[in-house]
Parts: sequence; C-alpha cells; structure tokens
Amino acid sequence: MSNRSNVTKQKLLDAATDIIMNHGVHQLTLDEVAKTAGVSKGGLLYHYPSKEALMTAMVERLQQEQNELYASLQQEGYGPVEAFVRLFDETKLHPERAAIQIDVEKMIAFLTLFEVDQEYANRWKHDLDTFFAQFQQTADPVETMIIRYALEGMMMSEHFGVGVPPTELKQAIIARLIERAHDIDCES
Amino acid sequence: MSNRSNVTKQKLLDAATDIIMNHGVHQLTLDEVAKTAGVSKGGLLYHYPSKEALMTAMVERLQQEQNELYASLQQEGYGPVEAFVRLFDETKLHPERAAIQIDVEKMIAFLTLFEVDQEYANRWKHDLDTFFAQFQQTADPVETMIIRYALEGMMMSEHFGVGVPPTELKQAIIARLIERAHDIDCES
DNA sequence: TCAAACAAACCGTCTGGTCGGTACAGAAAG
DNA sequence: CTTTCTGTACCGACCAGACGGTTTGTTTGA
Repeated sequence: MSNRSNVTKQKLLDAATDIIMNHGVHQLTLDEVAKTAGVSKGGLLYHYPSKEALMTAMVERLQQEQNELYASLQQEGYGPVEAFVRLFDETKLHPERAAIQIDVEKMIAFLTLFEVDQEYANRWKHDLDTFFAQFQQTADPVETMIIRYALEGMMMSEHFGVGVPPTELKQAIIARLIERAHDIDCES
Repeated sequence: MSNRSNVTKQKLLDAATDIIMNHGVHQLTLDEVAKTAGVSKGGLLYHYPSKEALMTAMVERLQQEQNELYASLQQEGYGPVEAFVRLFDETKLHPERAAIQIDVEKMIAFLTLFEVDQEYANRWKHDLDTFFAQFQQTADPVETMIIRYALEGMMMSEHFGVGVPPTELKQAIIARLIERAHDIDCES
C-alpha cells in the first residue's frame, strides 16, 4: 500500500469518526463521509469497497489505539483497573499527550454502530468480553464492575448530552473512581 | 378517542418498543412496526401521522410509566436516590408487579432514538436534566452520580450485549448500589 | 347511513453500491 | 528523449432497493 493511499484511507476514517461523534450514526452515509474527507464517493469505495468495510476499519483502528494506550498505562505502573479508569480520561489528565489523540468517548459513539450491523459487531463484542472478563477476577469484582459501568454511563450521558453535570463534579467523580480503582489494584 | 382506536395505538407502541429493544433503531421502520403490530402501514399512519409522532408517543408513554413507578416507590418510603436505583430493577426485585411492566432497559434503548431525531429529543433531555439536577443536591453528589452512571452503564452494556457479567454478580452490584443509595438518602 | 378505522397501491427521496471513464506516475520500448 | 503502456488513485453519473409519506378505496361498527 502506497503512502498516498494510506493518507486517503486515514482521512476517510477521520471523517467517518468525526461524523459519528458529532452528528450520530444516522448521518454516517457514504456521501457524507466522502464529502467530509474531501473525496468523491467513487474514491471512498475504491479504498473501502463497502460501508461495512469502512466501519470495520474504523472499529479496528479504534481498538488498536485503545490497546496501545492501555498497555502504555500499565507499563507506567498502573494496575489493570486504574489503567482502565485513566484510559477514559487520559487526554484530559495529560493534555501534553494530545498527540496520542485518543478519546474514549469515541468508543461510546462507536457502540451505536452495533445498531447498524451485527456481523462485525460480534467481533468487537468478543474482544470486549474477554477484556472485561479479567475485571471479574479482581479483589472486589462488584466494585470493579461498578467503576466500569460508571465510566461507561458517564461517557454515554456525555455522548447523548443528557443530565451532564458541571466540570468540577465530573472531575471529582473521576478522582474518586481512580482512588477506588487504585485500592482494588493494590488488594489484588 | 374510542376504545378500539386506543387499543390499536397501544399495539403500535408495543410493536415499536419491541422492535427498538430487540432489533435496534435501524430496524424501526414504519413497515416493520405495522407488520409487527398486525396493522397495515396506512392504519399506522392513520393513528400516528408521521414517524416522529410515533416516536414521540413512545417516549411520552415511557416517561409517564417511569414517573408513576418512581412516585410509587417514593410513597413506599424510599428516598429519591434509592428509589432511582430500584426503578432500574423493580421488575426483577418484585416479579409480582410484572403488571406494571416497566423495564428501564427500555430507556437505554430509547436513548438511541436521540440519534435519529433532534427535535423531540430535546424535550426529553430537558426532563432528564431537571430530574438529574436534584441528584447534585444530595449529601454526596459524587457518589450519587456514580450510582446513576453505574446503573446507566449497566443497562447500556446489557442493551448492546457487551461484557455482560453473570446474574449473581449483577444482583450483587445492584444490592451494593441500593445499600449506598440508602446511606445517601439517610444523610440528606 | 355515516364516520371512524383500516387496507393497499403508489410516489419521491435518500442511500448503498456499480460502472465507465480520467489523471498521472513510472516502466518499457523505440 | 520521446512514445507507449500499465496500474494505481480517483471522479461522477447512474441504478435498484428501501423508506417515509400520500392517496384512494374498502370495511366496520354505532
């Protein structure tokens, strides 16, 4: 794959991600993606022969980004649970790492993709299932799951814009979750 | 409005709710709703002149059901936070009340409707915003919000079917959330 | 008998996908 | 060096089906 081709592909994935985050799945049409990326629909379908191929590529890129960040957080000494919490707020806690440019809100937005296609959704589901399985092996599985659910619920409410609390409260919530995650990791 | 008309309307709302919960928003088409309800599309559009009208009616019915259940729970002596938690599990905690037939998983499924239409979504959002505003006035707003987010995240993961834990763990999670909600209500 | 409650064919738009063609960079041939 | 050829990247008109909604006609119950 040439460099030029790869650049265009990334542009298309960026455009699709942008649309799904800011305008929702229902706006994720091939025409819209092509237009946003500054490419013709023909050009889009040259690189991704179907809408599903485009969505699959989107999910795979996100997965890869997340796995890399999660691994790097664990290498910094954070336990599995705390690393997971920090995964959700990394770009806000460490703005200097904005280069990594991962926002887990993407994941929530991407979850809505599950509504559209079942085929590839199952693959992602399987990965998430195995990932969350380890959360049931910690010192306090109940608390661990509460932390996980709280983060997901928070991101969801953020994505849909319902009942969003002021920033200070959000930061306090994250802080407390990190605290508890740290305790759980220590006990485990 | 005659009785016959109302029966059909409820059948249509039931069908739409069923589809959105079991097959997702993208399958919520007028043809599908009509077919599921055993009515022709013409019949559907006789009662609900547009898809948005149908969705609005769906949301309004759900809101009403929830408000009634929430009020009844508070009348039984539960504080606002604990009542909210029990709202999420009422049908499972009290199967004998299955007549009420409210499952808050519906709400999560309905959230995906936000992706489709912004118009009526805002109305619902406003109601949710004012509802959740009181959660920031409790003795421990941080913990209260964690409880709320955890419940929403749990229902969401249930709806999308990602990383769903075994039943016992789920019950333990709910139990602990009820415990904490109770404490918060007592302190408030 | 009359209006409410449907049924069914039909229409316009949107959308995923196809297809023939173009621009261009480099290799091969002369 | 010029010409020809080839494959990659891309464009844009077009198509078929799906979907929301309209219209017209039919049944049903008071």
